[in-house]
Amino acid sequence: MNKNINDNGGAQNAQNTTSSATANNGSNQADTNNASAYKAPNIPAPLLSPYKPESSEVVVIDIHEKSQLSNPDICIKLGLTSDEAEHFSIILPPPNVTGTLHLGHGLMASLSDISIRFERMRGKRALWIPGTDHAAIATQSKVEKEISKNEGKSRYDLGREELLRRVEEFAQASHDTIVTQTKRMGTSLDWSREAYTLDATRNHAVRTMFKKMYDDGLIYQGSRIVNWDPKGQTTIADDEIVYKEDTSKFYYFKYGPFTIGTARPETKFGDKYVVMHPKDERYKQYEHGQKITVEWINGPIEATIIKDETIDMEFGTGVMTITPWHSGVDFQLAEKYKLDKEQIIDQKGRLLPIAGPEFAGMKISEAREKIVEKLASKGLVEKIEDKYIHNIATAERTGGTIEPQIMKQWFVAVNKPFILPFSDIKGIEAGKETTLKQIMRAAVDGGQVELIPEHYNKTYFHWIDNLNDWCISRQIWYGHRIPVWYKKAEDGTIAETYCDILSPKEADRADADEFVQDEDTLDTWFSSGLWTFSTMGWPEAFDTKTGAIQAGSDLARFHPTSILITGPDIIFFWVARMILMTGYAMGTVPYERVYFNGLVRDMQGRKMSKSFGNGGDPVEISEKYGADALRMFYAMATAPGTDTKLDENKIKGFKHFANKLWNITRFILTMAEEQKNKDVSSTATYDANFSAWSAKDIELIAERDELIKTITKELEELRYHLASDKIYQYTWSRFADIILEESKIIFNGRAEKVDATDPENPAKNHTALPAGTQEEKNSRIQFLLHTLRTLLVVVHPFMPHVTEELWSIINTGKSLNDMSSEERAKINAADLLMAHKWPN
RNA sequence: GGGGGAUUAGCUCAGUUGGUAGAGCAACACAUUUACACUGUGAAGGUCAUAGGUUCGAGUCCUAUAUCCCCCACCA
Repeated sequence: MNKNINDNGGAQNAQNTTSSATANNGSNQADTNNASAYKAPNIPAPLLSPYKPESSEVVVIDIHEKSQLSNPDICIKLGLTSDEAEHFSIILPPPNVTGTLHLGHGLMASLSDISIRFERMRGKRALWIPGTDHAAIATQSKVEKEISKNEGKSRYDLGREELLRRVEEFAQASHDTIVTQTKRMGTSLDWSREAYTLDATRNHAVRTMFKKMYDDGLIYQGSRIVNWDPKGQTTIADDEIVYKEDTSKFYYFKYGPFTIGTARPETKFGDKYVVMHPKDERYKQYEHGQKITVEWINGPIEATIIKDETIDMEFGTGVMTITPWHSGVDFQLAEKYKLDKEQIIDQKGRLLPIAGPEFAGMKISEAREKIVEKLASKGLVEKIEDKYIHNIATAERTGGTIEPQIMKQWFVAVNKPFILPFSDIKGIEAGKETTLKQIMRAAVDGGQVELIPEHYNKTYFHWIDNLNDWCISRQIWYGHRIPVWYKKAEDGTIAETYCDILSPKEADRADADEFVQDEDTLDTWFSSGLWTFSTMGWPEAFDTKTGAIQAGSDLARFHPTSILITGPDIIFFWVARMILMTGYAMGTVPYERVYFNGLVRDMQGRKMSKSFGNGGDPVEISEKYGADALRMFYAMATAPGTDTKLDENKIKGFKHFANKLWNITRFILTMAEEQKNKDVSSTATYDANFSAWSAKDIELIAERDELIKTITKELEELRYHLASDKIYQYTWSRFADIILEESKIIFNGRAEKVDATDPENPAKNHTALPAGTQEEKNSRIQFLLHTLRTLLVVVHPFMPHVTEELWSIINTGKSLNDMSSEERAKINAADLLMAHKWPN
């Protein structure tokens, strides 16, 4: 498919550009029409019926794709931009291969495309990279669910290899759907640079990054309390937790001289520390470290008094026992006072032998009441509250109730000092000690990354300040396997831990066979964090010793990216992690501006959810009203950061707007034809060098050019809603309703009209007006032809399809939709409106 | 508990440094071999949530209050 352009155009394209882009595009029409002295207006046939987005859009999309103008290297070859030009680059937030695109994706893609097309038309080296995200847990659990439902099998029944085969099959299908959908929106993405977060290139980047962080001591393995999802059988990160309100019973038990409250009796077997506030008057006779014997579930135990200020004296009795293995807060207390930690519940949610023969092996749900019964029989139950409302932690992806566990996992240390050898980040000095947290803070604090709207700064900083080490290992199979191998000694202990980009086998180690790879995979956001540079040739194009970037590489030419348009829901998951990874890997920022769009909601204000019902498909809407209409809706309906209600009525209105442009074109071409027919000497074809403007038209030109300036400024500042609104208002209310109406009078004059029954009604009455002079007519027809072209150019980033169609019609008299595939193949890429220069 | 956002016409929302209130849709009246009914013209519709304050001047800045939404944290 790349051949077409090169075969037909090749080197010639560049030459054609200059001549055809400037003047005389309409000369063919003029020649044929001048042959007859007078005849009825002859306008291109396609204009005679309303604009049909459903048939034109797919044709334009195809032509745009074949033109390869989305590839900046092709634009350079065509002379539309150069390597000296300023770059403008965006990465598309890679959609998860868990399903299909929803309207939120459509929003991000539309706004990004408006900016990319705008900057490309301004002559910048514009690159927009597409891709998809493997979304580890989300994808695997979706496939597991289906397998369980259809075949009643678990992942362990299938085995690692077979499950991965199934997941990949599913991911491929999703990917293909997503690509089709994305293209249908008219997105000018450079598909030749498409990437996947789990492909070989990205795997190499991930391993390189892991190894580097491992060597710097920033990735470590440690036994810490983590969020264990018993349903998904994996750990998850703190920000993958969703809290849900739950009503349960709340129990008060006698614990020696104290009364303790709990909602989770099943964790209480190992509780041998009782904690209270040092200033609590009620318990002043007890001392920190004092040991007392108390009667408990399975008989008497020795309990130790701990006094700590984190205890809330107001809550319950002001006394609690702790379970360090299964609670984050308790774990921290245990660490602080070096207390024993004992596991009570296993990873499948069953009680361990420590619970005694009576309870061991029991599931949490059944054990709870039995334990309470036993305590009651011993007279240790004081009180039971029935309606205790609290939040329980659940896993975002599987819905499983989080069971905190102490486990050996891999972490990224965010507070550990290390030396960053090179840095462009303000406030982070090269060669000096810093931390990942400081890098994340400095990038935004110094203004190198601008968050739009600005109030997200506060959210961002707050998150960073409270950030703990990032747990990056997952016990699932779909994802980047941790590049660590272990060699076991004869006694079963680990004799050697090997971390490298190449496996022992790939590294040709003689003892390669003795190594076993770590079973775990990486958090999906680890690979997404590298996205801006792993898609541009890192690490090959980057010298990790000197920080030099290989000249001519994408990394040198397009990084940092210019803007990121994404939803605020992934500010921590992704936006922050990219800043962390980019700062660490290259001492720079991933992007200069982040534009957070709001959520797309339905008319009832409900969140559009892909998993439940009201998902909404951008393709469906595009087929009904046109992608142009949907894009215009997205542009116009959203101020940054505020939610958008999807209003089909409005989208319909923008379909009408596309048709309005269609009819404006038809009308102007008709007028031009009429003038030509009436007056042979008239210059009624587009003349780029026309200068005999009438006084009135000089004003109109000034007004129009002022508007273009404003729109340019709005687009530079990413105020899509203001830019689009101004174009819309000018086109419809000013240009069509006022200027075109006035033009009718200039060309033909107006007869007096009197309705005796209703003399006051302006709609029924008007006075006679004379037509303009020949000079005024000549000037006006040129003004209309010039302004029409300008409007098509300016509307193009918003509505690329209808404008490209009209561009073809005004320049060749032919609709792209009506052309044969041979004719379409002959189109010079540089002649497309998409390649046209933005007016300034 | 902490933070952020919102509150403007019947509905959905704009309103960039303070300078006489805007759009789309809906509703109303009218026009009609009209470039376009996927149309045009006109009229109507708002104490800009409430109460104070700063200012010559506040939808816009400040302080409270109310209601709604979101995010973060989470208590045994």
